[in-house]
Amino acid sequence: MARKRFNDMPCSIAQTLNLVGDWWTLLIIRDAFFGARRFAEFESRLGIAKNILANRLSQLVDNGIMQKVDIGQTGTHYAYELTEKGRDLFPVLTALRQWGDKWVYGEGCAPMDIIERKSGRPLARMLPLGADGEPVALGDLEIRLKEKS
Amino acid sequence: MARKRFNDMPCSIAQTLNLVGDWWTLLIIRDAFFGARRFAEFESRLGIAKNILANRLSQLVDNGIMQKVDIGQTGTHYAYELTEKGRDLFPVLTALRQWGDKWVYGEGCAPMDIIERKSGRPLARMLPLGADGEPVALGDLEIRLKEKS
DNA sequence: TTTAATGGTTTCATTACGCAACCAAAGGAG
DNA sequence: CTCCTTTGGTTGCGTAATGAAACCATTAAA
Repeated sequence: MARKRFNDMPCSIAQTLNLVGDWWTLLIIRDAFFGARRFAEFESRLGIAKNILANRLSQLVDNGIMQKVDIGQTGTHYAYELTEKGRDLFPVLTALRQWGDKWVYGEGCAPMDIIERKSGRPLARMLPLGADGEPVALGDLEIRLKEKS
Repeated sequence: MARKRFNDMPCSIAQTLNLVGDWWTLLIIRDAFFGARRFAEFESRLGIAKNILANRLSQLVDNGIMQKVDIGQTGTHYAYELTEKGRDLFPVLTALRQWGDKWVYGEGCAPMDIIERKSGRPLARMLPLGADGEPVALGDLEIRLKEKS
């Protein structure tokens, strides 16, 4: 049987994972944020097989998360770059990174820091904030399902 | 060949995906946030195969993200619940959900809202903030790798 | 004219996923 | 005590996804 996809689940988390939840996909997007543009660049940075990379990139292009730009004169050189939709995944990557910083490496032991040039300091820990700008407690949340019209 | 895991990559994103990046894993955690506790509960909510669910749950327990609590008298009823390490994934799920709200369903069309009871309003959009509490521009970020000692 | 670089595709082996069937321990019904 | 149900799995088996290596087509450089 085919791997079950999450298309039919009425949930934004499932839908997002359906688009970027495949093995390798978020790491490709990460490297795009870190400056990778060319097929060979993703390949060598990630150590991913070429067929898998080609498949993931074309999926990402199909889904509007990256675009394939012809940067040669005649179609031998391409750049893959994030669209606005793709750049908008930065909070997702930041949340994943901050969790790993804390729970895999431990505070202060992370292998890389992301520094805001303006202040010279790392990004603040990303937390879900309420209307008053304060972090919310899990117990103070209520899930409200929309009725389908 | 076996699926390549991301163990050896010195990157918090890769390490986090190594723990929760498997197909189904983040949806199991999502349902734990939404109140699921029992094996059969996860099974019916997700429509996941029992062997896969058993495998993912034991992985999550092994990694300290969930814990298996005996709630029967003699070991026939168990509850799976998030540890602090697991609850700390809430920002990751929130970021995924907010991206899907915007880019899959479109603003205002998401199938569910998460409301802060205190204010009666949805959570604020989660964005990486700089030291001054303002959202940072991607161009103002600098990646600083730590040298290994 | 040959060689190298880019960006793939193809082939094949191995693993992971999905379904259904089976199972073991405990509790309740009769 | 015996049968049946519930819970929480495990086992087999077929199919899809992944990974490594080989191959390929186009363009450009030597």
